[in-house]
Amino acid sequence: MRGNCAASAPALIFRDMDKSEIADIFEEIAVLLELTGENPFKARAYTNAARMLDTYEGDLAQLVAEDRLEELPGIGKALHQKITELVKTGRLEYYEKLRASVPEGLLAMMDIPGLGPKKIKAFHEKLKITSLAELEAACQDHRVGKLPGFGAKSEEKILAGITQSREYAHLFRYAEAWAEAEEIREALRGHEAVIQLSLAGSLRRGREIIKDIDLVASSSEPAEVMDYFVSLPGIKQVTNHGPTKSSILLESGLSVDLRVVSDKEFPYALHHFTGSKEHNVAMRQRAIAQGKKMSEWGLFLTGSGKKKNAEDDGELVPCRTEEDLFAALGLQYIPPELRENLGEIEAAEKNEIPRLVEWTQLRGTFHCHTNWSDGKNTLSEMAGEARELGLDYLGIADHSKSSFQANGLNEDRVGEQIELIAKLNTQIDDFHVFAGSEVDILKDGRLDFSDDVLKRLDYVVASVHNVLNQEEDEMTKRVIRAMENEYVTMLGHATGRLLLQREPSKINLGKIIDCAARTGTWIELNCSTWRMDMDWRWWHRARDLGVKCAINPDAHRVSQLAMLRHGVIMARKGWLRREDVVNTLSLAAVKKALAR
DNA sequence: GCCGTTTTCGGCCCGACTGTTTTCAGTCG
Repeated sequence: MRGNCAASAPALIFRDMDKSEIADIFEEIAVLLELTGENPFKARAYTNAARMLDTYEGDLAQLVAEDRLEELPGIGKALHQKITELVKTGRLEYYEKLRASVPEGLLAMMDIPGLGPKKIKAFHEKLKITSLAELEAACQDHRVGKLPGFGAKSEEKILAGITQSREYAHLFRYAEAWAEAEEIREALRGHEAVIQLSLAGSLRRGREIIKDIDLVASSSEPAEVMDYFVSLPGIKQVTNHGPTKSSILLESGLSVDLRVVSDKEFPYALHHFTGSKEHNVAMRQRAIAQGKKMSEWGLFLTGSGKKKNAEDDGELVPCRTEEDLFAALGLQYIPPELRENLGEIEAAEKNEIPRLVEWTQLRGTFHCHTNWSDGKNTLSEMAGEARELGLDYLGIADHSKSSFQANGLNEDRVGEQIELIAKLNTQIDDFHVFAGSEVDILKDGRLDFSDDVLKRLDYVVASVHNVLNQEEDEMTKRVIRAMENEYVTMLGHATGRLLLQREPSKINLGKIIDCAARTGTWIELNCSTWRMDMDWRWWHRARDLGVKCAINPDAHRVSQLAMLRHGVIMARKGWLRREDVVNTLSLAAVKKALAR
């Protein structure tokens, strides 16, 4: 999660310091300690404390007040003192001094793949490098390659990494952007001059990766709304402040555009600023073909359809909503998630926009972790939270033994966990926990457990976690071999993540989908580890072949279960319908589907 | 810097991969 954050470090002075802010500071201290060559275990102590604070559900301020911080795991005398200072004063002298002692550019280097504290330290000490630009120059004139332990390939990789990091520096994941947008919407909704207000742009369309937040509002007093908007808290910079359009840059690095129009213009503006560009082009062409003209200001009857100037606009086709606008062009309503000009206009013309899956249709989830492997919560905590969310069932799929780093379960512990889940199920009658496992797909496509172990489980998620550098052909064969195992229920997220990585895809998804259709394997639509935009047309193919997909949060803590909502958006972008998504099955239907 | 004791200090996740070396250090998951 650090990712982009390292470059834009938090301000040194905080008010109302909360747990996650303290966790962020501890995370950064850990990196800084590594960069200064401190004992790595000291750095790890800060990382561990940060993770603990992130998941701690209690009242931190109260613990501080009662001097009971050391009851928390991973908090000793030193961290007790530091947390207390942060909570009481909103700042930490130790952190400020540490930060001042390390050039900011070194932190930014941590985001370059293949660079860690040791190498960065070497650049700094031996080449006096303090920024990405200096590092780039040093690679170009081969000073880096002359350092012991580095060579021509290192220089190439670093240069590629720098280019990439520049390209992606201002991209945010959907969930991050959405949370920021919610706060601003909340604030704007409270303003009396705002009549209608909506998200627009890529965020409204549910893209995985967001560049900025677009908002559209209607008002008869646009200037008032603008003044209010640019005075909201949390703004780093006002980059634009006009009477109907303003832009702000948030502390997080996200920029937000707000456009205010008259209430009459709202549906046209909303459609226009929702995009995508490709969808809009196709819509305008359609309007022209019908003798109309479409823009952000309205849909007009032009007669010839060739007039370009605003003064030449003909009569406005009145629309109160986006639904009216689509209808005026002879189209069924197209949900924002589908507006990519990937066939949605043709489908809407024939009234064939599928009925997409809704959050309220989800009955349960598979693939969640517990503290048996690398999850943060207990089995019963996870089950409790899933129940709170209104689900009927929860699938537990902790890691298998080969995932050492994740404390994967061996055969004995799997057996113990199956028994524990069976016991838990006897204690609750309106909710069910399925005993599964996220089993590693080994390098050659064999699975981490023998069939004797696999068949004792309710279901099996097969995932690739290591040896990610195989050629496309080899990786595809490896995954297909795993999917052909009769006990494998679904293909897990790590494979999905491969597809989302910045590097070119190393798996033939067409073959994987064909295999899923042939073997009846479900494919997991991952919603917690998005990296880059996915080509959703693959999911059209999956749907056409009758492949079932699973919306799984891959939750490692109770708070991540809500990620299921984002999974619904992903499913919508793939045009998946209720019947395509296994999570919409009732408990009885799941039991039937998993019966062997 | 924390923890668990063996109350004073050693251990703290571990294996694969990469690019460099020719046996290994650093990074990653």
